[in-house]
Amino acid sequence: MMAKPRTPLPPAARTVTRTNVTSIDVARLAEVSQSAVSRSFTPGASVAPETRTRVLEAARKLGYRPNAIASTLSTRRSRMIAVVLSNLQNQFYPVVIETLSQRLQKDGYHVLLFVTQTEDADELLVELLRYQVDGIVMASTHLSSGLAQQIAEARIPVVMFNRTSNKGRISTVSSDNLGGGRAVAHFLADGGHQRVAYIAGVENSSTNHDREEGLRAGLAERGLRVVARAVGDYEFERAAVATQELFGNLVTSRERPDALFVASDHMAFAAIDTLRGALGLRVPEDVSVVGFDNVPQADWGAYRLTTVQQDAVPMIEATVQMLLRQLEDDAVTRDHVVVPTQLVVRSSARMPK
Amino acid sequence: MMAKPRTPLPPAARTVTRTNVTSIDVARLAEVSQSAVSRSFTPGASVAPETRTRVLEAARKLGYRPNAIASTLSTRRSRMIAVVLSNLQNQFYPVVIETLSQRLQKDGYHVLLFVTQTEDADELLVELLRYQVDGIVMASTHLSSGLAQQIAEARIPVVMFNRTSNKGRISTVSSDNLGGGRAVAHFLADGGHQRVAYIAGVENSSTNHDREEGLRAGLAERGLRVVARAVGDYEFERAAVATQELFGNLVTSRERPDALFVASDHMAFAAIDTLRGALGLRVPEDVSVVGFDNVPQADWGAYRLTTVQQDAVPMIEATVQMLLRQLEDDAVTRDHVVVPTQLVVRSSARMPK
DNA sequence: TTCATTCATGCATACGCATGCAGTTCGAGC
DNA sequence: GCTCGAACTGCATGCGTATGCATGAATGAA
Repeated sequence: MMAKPRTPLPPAARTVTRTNVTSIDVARLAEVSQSAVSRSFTPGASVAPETRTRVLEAARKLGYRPNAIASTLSTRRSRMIAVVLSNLQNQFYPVVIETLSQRLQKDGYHVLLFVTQTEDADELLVELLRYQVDGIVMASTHLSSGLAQQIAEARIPVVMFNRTSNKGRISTVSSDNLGGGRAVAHFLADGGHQRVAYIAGVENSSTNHDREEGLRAGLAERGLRVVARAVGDYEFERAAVATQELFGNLVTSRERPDALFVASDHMAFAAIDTLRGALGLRVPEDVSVVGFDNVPQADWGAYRLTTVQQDAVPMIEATVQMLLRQLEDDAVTRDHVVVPTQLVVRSSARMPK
Repeated sequence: MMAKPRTPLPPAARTVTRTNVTSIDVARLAEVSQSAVSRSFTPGASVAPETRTRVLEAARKLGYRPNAIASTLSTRRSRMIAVVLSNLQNQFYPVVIETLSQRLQKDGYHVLLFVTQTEDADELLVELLRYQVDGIVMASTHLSSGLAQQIAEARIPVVMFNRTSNKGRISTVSSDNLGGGRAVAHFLADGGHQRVAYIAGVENSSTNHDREEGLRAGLAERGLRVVARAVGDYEFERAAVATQELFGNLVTSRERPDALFVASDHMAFAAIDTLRGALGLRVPEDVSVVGFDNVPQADWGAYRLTTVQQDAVPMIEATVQMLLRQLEDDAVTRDHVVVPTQLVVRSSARMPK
């Protein structure tokens, strides 16, 4: 069968009429081989300058653009990075997408985006892997250790962004949530607050865990503790409900918390609205509110939110560096970068004297 | 050369060690041909049920996932949709990304994301085209007619989302900006406002043009006109400056506008902050403010912004339908969908009696 | 002038999947 | 028992680019 030579069949007449100019067409026009065309588009390849010129000229005439898919198949590099995220309502993430996307574009990479509602992204990822992405950024999303294992075996670099679970097996980039929480604790204690309450994000998320731990530790250092706690799951509506839970029955009580640390700015806005609106309390005169993230809205006049800055730019730079290094070395490593946080004092919380 | 048979060279020993399971591996294990494997993963293909079962079992054992890139090369369908957008600061767009991405995922498509600062996306698009995307969504981004032509020739469906320039050659989905502007005009006129000012978005954008036209037309119908105008370019900071320009010298003057229509909510927040803060005016008692978009923040307690709802969900549904239809028919058509808008009355503007 | 190098080029093939075509099997219908 | 068609299956090839290898040309060294 194999040996039996037969006249090659003509290519199947496809109905698809997308007229794609290929490197062969360019080669024909430039009177060179297809290889020469390919090399002309590969930086550093061995081509005579005049050949390259001729090829580029022919390419221009024909409107030729190298087919990235074919190139991927051949090189096993797609120059696509998968970005998985949930929770775009939180304004921190649009900033992340924007910055990350532009940063990767600068290095010739493109973003294949996945948005998920659920925290568990396993199913999505399996789909993503089919696209031969060169790397993966998981932003506030969970990854089962089973799949993490699989990805590691496939030698695809992964970075968990703003999430440090699976810390053992996967690279992570996060901000200093612990330090941030502690700074808030000290700030509130120094401001003379006695009754600090906390609204948590998603319970099993590392960001929530660390922020809360930092708060507790910092308060303990000043002889204080968290007097009340409710869960907001990083969502606006739930944070409003949580605020009601914490303050609803205590508006006129001496037991009412005099400070509220909220695990994200996004939730803090809901808390402030609820305090001022339904509960009729003043911020910061009756209750001090401190958030976390420093999203653009924290600076808006109506809130002027005191918060912990989580600086997206260095976080993203670290993420990209991590990915690129691994891509260049063709080696998968594990790293953990923690970007410093900083308290940004505005006017939603009473200040220390 | 072609005819001269030589012992086939062994495949080049690549250093890349990504162990990719291929359909051939699966075929070997299942003791069928590679074709059978391919067909087992193609819905509707001709395979015996038991063959398919055996193949799927083998695939499961090996952890096989069809390579989407190879499949793309073969079928000329990538199942990727390019989404180009700028201006993620405006909270309308995160909502769009989230909804659009999930909607496309539902139909097995994936989003290749491009974020651009500039309005002109030509360069980016050329890059995108290399990835053989099946369709393109341009969200608030401009496309030169030259490139539009090229894309049309390549028979790639394009939808301009929330932008209606190039209307002749390209499909568009937008909301009824004209009607929205007019509704605002009537609402303000009915509320007894006499001096209406306007803060414009990007001057040459169709959204700005239509919203302003609607406003002017609506006011004219009530014997009014726009008494002052400044440009905010759809940006927060510039809108704050624009507000200063409009009101700065007139705070105590009778000439001061008593109503302000702002071309986007995002800018309206800046306007309200500036009015209340630096200018010491009350909203809505001194000045009524109306926005456009109805982003989530418009409902926040501190603003309670009266605005025009631009409903992302039907807009996206229309966009996706348009794309999918064209993909199925393998034909490029031109359509223009205008989704109705609706005034959402909150409390940033004085109400008609 | 001659030979060793370097540089440029083309040939052939691989990358992994989809699919037209031809061949095989099997059952229904007569 | 025979014919015919439907249902499967495998073979061979194409999709467009990248690249190892061999060859040829040009350059420099001795």
